[in-house]
Amino acid sequence: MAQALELAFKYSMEDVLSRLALDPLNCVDLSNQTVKIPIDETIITIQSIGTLHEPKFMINGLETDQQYERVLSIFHFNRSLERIHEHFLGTNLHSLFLKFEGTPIITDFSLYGNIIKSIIHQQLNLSFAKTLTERFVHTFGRSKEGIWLYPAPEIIANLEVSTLREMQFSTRKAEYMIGISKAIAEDNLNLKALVSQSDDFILSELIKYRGIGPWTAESFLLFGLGRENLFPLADIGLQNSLKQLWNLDRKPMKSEIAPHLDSWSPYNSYAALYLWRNIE
DNA sequence: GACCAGGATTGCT
DNA sequence: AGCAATCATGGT
Repeated sequence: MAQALELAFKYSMEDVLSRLALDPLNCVDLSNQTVKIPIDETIITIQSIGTLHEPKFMINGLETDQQYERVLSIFHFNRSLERIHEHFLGTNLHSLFLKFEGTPIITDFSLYGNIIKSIIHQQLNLSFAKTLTERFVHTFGRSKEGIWLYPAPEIIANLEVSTLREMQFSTRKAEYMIGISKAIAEDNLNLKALVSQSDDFILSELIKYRGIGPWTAESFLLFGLGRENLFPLADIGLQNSLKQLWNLDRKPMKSEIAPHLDSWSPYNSYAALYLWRNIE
């Protein structure tokens, strides 16, 4: 079943695809402006056939209305960027919003995958983190129609620390990943059930688990759930991006960034996203 | 061969 | 409450 879609606001699918292509686990074809994504057990293909000013898409592989809603939700096809763009033109980030106009938040395809990926990325340079993530999914996940899916939490819950150590994960990180996978597998932690809760509730709930700190919890809200008002102050990438933007000779302290959050609110997630985009 | 990396935890004042 | 040490290893 093929479904056509047109948007009534500027939307840069070109930017989305190039950003998705940064992760080798994603299935992006830049020459055809196409991406394949997994929605549960179904593979959906989204092709861009429009422009920034007149975004149009062809969506193939849909089997149910729920899957269509998931696609809308993942790509935020149903959330206009107009008001957000207007908001930032009146801030000190206006140059970034002109440069990356139409860039939306894209949420991860799997909530569990989001948590695992964040833990792997903690405190590691991006290229090594990418290597580890790819190795993890290729070893424990499965491939379907050319797409790599994160493993079920049950699989990771039953691993030994030593198995992950051999794959160059640190002992601590292996403990974090196995521990959180166990909590999810045993249903002590239900990620999907968090969707209806407030940001603050979700933060406090996730931080209870060993291995999930503020940065990982905020990242879950931003890239797992697509929440709009997160700015992970601990993030080195954001600090470096602001250093460059503000022409500093050092990274800004958290206390120097914090005062700006009010002027970016309630869209701090977009401030973060566009700052990341500016150094990628 | 330092020092840093899309942090978090632990232990010490 | 707030700091320093610790973690593993690839990049630069």
